[in-house]
Amino acid sequence: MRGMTDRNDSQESLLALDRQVCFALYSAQLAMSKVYRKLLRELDLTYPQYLVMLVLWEQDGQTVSGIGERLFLDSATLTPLLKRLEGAGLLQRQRSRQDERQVAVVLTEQGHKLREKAEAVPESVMCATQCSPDELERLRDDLHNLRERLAS
Amino acid sequence: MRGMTDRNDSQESLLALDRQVCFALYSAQLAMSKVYRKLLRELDLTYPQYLVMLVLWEQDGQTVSGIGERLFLDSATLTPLLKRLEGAGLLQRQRSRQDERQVAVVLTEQGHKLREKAEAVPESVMCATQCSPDELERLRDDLHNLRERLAS
DNA sequence: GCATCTTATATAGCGCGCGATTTAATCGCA
DNA sequence: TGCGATTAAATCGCGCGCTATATAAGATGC
Repeated sequence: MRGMTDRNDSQESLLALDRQVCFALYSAQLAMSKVYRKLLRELDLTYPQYLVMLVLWEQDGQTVSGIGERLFLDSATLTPLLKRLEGAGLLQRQRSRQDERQVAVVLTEQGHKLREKAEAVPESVMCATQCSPDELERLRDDLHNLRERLAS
Repeated sequence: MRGMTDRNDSQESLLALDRQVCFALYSAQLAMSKVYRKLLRELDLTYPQYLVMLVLWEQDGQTVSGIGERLFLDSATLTPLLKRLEGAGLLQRQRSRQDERQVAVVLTEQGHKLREKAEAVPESVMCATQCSPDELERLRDDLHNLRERLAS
């Protein structure tokens, strides 16, 4: 009966924490956001705010739902976040003329300028992962794949 | 100059959203938690609550910080969560006799019983991922690895 | 024995993420 | 033209996850 404690029994179970992909994903994401929190403090951005800025640096003037489709977030999450970024002077929210339902999100001078500071972030993160670029690309593609399958 | 739009230029940049491992991780985690939300509605658990239950099903009677070490969460997150689980009748929080600073978290009858319902969850999730067990194990190990490196 | 340090938990406040609902603008179609 | 259906944002409420701080119990040193 050696080793037959509750703990060891449970390692065999499908419910064992360390066997769950979900927990591996969850805890890796927590760890990643901790790394970003530290790096982004210098830019006065939160991690989701940084993602929104990435979207806008790619293409300025997108609508709220356009940003949402890119990040898989809805207006309930984005509206308050965008208001905070507007409050910080990084962007402006303006109702579209053609379709008054839509709100275009446009970077300010300051918002564009922040990009320069942000350029340093990806390298710091890659360094923090202690992974090779190849490993990271593979993991990234696996995760994109997983996301797509989970969403279907 | 064909194809030289803002958007295409930015795909080359290190800041391109779709090149970020962080975003792949973030969006996969969002998608995963959506899958769990749906499945866990039947158990009246949130995703983090489910993780806490996994920890307690593995070993009952752990302290708050013991659970926290396992899940990489601290008391600021766990205390309110545990109070909600206590309110739902799944566990009890009791101060330790030996060390009055510690709080032991003990499953109730109902908390133990919920495990039976939970047994069905992992298979549903594996199905939702549309991945082979091998693929999932590899991804899980890669993520554990990443988490460890990020935390160091 | 007592002050000081450390540790375990709890609390307060903020920013997500999201389900549910609301408001307002546009579309479809008779 | 007008009216119901659809769409885009916004709002509300809740549960995390975290920083900072508080409280209280144990450990340590003199």
